[in-house]
Amino acid sequence: MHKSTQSAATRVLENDQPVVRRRGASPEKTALTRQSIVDAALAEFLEKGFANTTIETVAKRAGVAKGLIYRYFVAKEALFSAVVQQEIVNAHIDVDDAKRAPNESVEDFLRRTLVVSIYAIEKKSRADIARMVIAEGSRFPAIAEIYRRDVIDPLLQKVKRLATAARKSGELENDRLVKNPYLLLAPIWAGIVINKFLDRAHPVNIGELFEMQLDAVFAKAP
Amino acid sequence: MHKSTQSAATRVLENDQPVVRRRGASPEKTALTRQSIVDAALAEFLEKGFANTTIETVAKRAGVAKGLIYRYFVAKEALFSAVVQQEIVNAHIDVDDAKRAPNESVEDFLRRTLVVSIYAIEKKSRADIARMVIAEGSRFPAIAEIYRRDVIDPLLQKVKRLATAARKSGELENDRLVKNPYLLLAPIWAGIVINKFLDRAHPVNIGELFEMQLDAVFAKAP
Amino acid sequence: MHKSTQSAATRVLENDQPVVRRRGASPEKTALTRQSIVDAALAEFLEKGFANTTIETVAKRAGVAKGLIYRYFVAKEALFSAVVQQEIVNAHIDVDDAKRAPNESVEDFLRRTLVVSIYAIEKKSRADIARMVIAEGSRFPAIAEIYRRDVIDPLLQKVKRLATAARKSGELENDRLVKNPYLLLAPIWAGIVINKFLDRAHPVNIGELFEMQLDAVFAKAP
Amino acid sequence: MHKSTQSAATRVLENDQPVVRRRGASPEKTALTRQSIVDAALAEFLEKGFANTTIETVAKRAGVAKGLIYRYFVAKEALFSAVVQQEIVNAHIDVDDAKRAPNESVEDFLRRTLVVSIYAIEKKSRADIARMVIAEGSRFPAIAEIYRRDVIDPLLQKVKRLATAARKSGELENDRLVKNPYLLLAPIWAGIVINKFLDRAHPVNIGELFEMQLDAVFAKAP
DNA sequence: GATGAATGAGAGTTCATTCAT
DNA sequence: GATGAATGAACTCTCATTCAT
Repeated sequence: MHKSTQSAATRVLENDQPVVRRRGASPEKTALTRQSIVDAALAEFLEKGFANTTIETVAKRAGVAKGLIYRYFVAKEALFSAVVQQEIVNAHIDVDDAKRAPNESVEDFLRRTLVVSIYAIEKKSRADIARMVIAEGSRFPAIAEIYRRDVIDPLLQKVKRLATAARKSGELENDRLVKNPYLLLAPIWAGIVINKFLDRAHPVNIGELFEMQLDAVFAKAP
Repeated sequence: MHKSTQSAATRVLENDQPVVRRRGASPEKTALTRQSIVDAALAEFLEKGFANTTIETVAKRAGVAKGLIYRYFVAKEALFSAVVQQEIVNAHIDVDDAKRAPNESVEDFLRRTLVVSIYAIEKKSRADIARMVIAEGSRFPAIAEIYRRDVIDPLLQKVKRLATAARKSGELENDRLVKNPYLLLAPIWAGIVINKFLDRAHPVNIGELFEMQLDAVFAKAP
Repeated sequence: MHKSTQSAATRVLENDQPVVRRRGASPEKTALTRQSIVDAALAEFLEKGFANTTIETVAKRAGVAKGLIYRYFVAKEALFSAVVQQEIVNAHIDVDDAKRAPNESVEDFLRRTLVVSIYAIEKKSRADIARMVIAEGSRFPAIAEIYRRDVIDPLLQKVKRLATAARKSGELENDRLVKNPYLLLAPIWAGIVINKFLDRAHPVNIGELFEMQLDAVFAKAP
Repeated sequence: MHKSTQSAATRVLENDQPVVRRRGASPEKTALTRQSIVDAALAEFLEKGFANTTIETVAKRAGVAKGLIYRYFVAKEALFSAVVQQEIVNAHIDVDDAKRAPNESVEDFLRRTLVVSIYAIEKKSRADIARMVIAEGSRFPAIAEIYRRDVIDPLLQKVKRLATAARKSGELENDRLVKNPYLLLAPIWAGIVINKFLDRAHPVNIGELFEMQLDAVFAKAP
């Protein structure tokens, strides 16, 4: 029942200057207000899901009048989409083959980049966004689509490219990962689901699980 | 105006005996009515999710009056819980070590049982129930808990036992699976999430993915 | 500011039996409730027009909960349409040539029927309905259309037929009325407009005006 | 996103001088701005009626900020009244007995003046203003009153004066028109109502109808 | 004067739940 | 047990009006 911890009316800017919102125009203020709304909405949507979030609560949390939200977003759906789309950028998991060092093995490269990313995945946003997309995706196909396009597909492509390289260099002894890059990534989605929906009390360590997967997939002959 | 194709008043039981509901009490009729409601509710919840399902629609689909639902379930939440709990039993995936043949390897046993189960996982209910639990789980912790207790935990235990046996017999060269049975099961959850929420247009073949996982986890030295 | 003079909860039936509405089904009660709503809505719409009438006020006036109105009418528009359509039947002005006595002149027939009708036109509903159709017609084309089809057109046709007969019998000395039956009816619309919209303080006597029109149109050579 | 085709900032006056609105006060600019608002409001009110017109749309159409409208008009109602009152002057229908030629009959004079006016009545504003007054008059008694005072009454008086003259000269054979000048004018209101509200698809030719009325009222003995 | 972001009081509509029959 | 009319709280969305800039 704890409500609005920090209202937009006294938001703190990056320079730590508290800013009191007043009437009257000003581009910065507009941006600020919009951000207050999106922040508040993100928090509410994460806490309660789409259907159980009310515009009134979002407004209160943002320190803003109910009607104002409709100046920025035509409808609750639009607000939701905007929130998720804005956050999706934070969900990127980066493993660009181009950044691999000349003599570095694919496995080493993945350990150096992806594993690190994944250990950090539950530090706030990334997993939460995934959770939100998963929970509301079937009622917001557009959002699921964006998530797929901006997060999943790029990751799949990169894994595929790395797998191809590893196969060529002999690092991989079979084509499994080239054919189905999800093989490597499955523990990520599985982990998110387990931890966020199914067994919050006994969470899986996603990073650890992923390393095991890496071990198994890149299993060297002894 | 009547939408329901099959009203509770003339439901057909499994033994193909059409049953006409009559006035007056009777234990069988009560059970029958209850079942109509649960069936209808399950269908609605699967189609539209909890928030977007109305009691009125459920009643109509069950061929029953709105008020009657409240004789069986105190509230919409209770109906939802009851529905999911009842269905969770169908979500069982069975791989009991006891059924393994004397000389059968664990890997062979898993291929014979689990893989088959998993190929069938998307044939109706199982994956759908998982989807429902995932989608509404954070708002119905009790349900998530039941799912964990009745579906996930038993499966984890069985995999653990099998892994232990495989380790002992030398079939497995390391302790990974013993320590973290999710390693084997990750593709199942990942697959459900991908197929049901994130990329319905390009579904993963969960069975295939799972077989690859089995290959990787039980990788034999060449 | 005078509100709800007679609530539906204590409506008086034709047999003067006050009826208290209670929960629970019953066809008569349903019809009664529906009528309460329509009556209340008619009154409100007449008093304030469509846009300024609120569902809440209608409900209060009908002695009914706001939400109940939506069981009977999908939307405010539907309520309005239903109200007007129901009332339009009362707007009929009957002058059927078939009822003219064998030797009766058209003019005498009109004096005997139409003039009487018109003197009564402002006794409650007829003129009020016309006023409502006029005031809201441009935003509810469907209603204007119904009014035209059910009230105006039939009247025009009947006048035309009578005019034709009068022309044939020599009662009319020219084709004006045959060609344009509105010539006879103009004072009706004009009168309604004047009295209801433009000059409520000094109303025209529509019946008298109409008689003069009859005199002028059927002017006998002296 | 800008809808307005011609913003107030560059309005073209009647003398075809484009005028650029600048910062700072100036009587002409004020008048100009006011006019932009009134023009825009008139158009909007005509298109959508009072209730469905928003200040925001008017502002946009006038090329002016929403708040500025409140510098000129205290409230939406005031704007509406001002608009209609200003336009009412255009609704005048002129037939001044003083302009009648010495030997000209009243009927001829009316044909020469009023009939011409009336044929022009549907060319834009006049009928539209009447329509607006009719549609909103019951909610804006002040406006209806002004319309009566400035448009209807003068016209009635002039007709009465002409009728009296015609009676005196023997041109009229009875007192009908003297007693009730609406007799002559009825087709105008009737026509407007028919054409604007009731049967837009099959409009009456108001001028023609009026001429017939003139024929009937001034019917000469053959 | 001019701007348009911000306000906030409703309005229409939905729906879980109740209860007289 | 069974019915579905009735309730009323809650929700989304609109818009006249205000006011800091």
